[in-house]
Amino acid sequence: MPLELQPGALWFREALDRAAQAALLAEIRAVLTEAPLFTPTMPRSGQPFSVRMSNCGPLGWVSDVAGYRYQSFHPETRRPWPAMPPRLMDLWNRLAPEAAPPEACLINYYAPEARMSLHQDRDEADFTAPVLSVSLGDTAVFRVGGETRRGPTRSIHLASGDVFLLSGPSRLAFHGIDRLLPGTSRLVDEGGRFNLTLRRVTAA
DNA sequence: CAGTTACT
DNA sequence: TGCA
Repeated sequence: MPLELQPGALWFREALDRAAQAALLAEIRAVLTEAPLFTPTMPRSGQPFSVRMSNCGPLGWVSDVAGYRYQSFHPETRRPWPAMPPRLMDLWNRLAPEAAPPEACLINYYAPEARMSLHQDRDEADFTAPVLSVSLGDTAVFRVGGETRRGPTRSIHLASGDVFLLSGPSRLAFHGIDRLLPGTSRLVDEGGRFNLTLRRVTAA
């Protein structure tokens, strides 16, 4: 049973047990050998993000001086993104049974000092499907608010194995990661946190 | 345009 | 927490 922080913002604590987390992380490691983490940059300014990224699935989210977009290939290797692990498709089918299949899984790696400022996920053509995110590794201080940048926000601690869904009236909610709590998980050998974000990109 | 950072 |  999820905790509904606000309409459409669903927190599934410990949705994945330790064994499932380890199995999923191994699959993500395999993806990263084919599609290595890269450092995205901000449009126009070229400022690097503190998180590093990769993707799996037919489409991947990238950001560079030209802007934000989804594309079918890795920006450095120019090769297609690896397939999405079936276990992620299964998770989507369980938690978002009404939605069309996910097309993108963005893999964000947070080193201990990495952060993600408050933003919306709005580069998709269809906002009817939810955004599903899986936390692996160190606990993160996650902030979520409403559809405008100003306005009240709440913050919660997302731990390894937690799943968070932004759906319905919260699909365009502003959200971000204030900081990690280093050393809170031993799942990731090198420390830090992997966040997997599943999205439907094109209209169903 | 922006998932940025700095400062209060 | 909110603003530039």
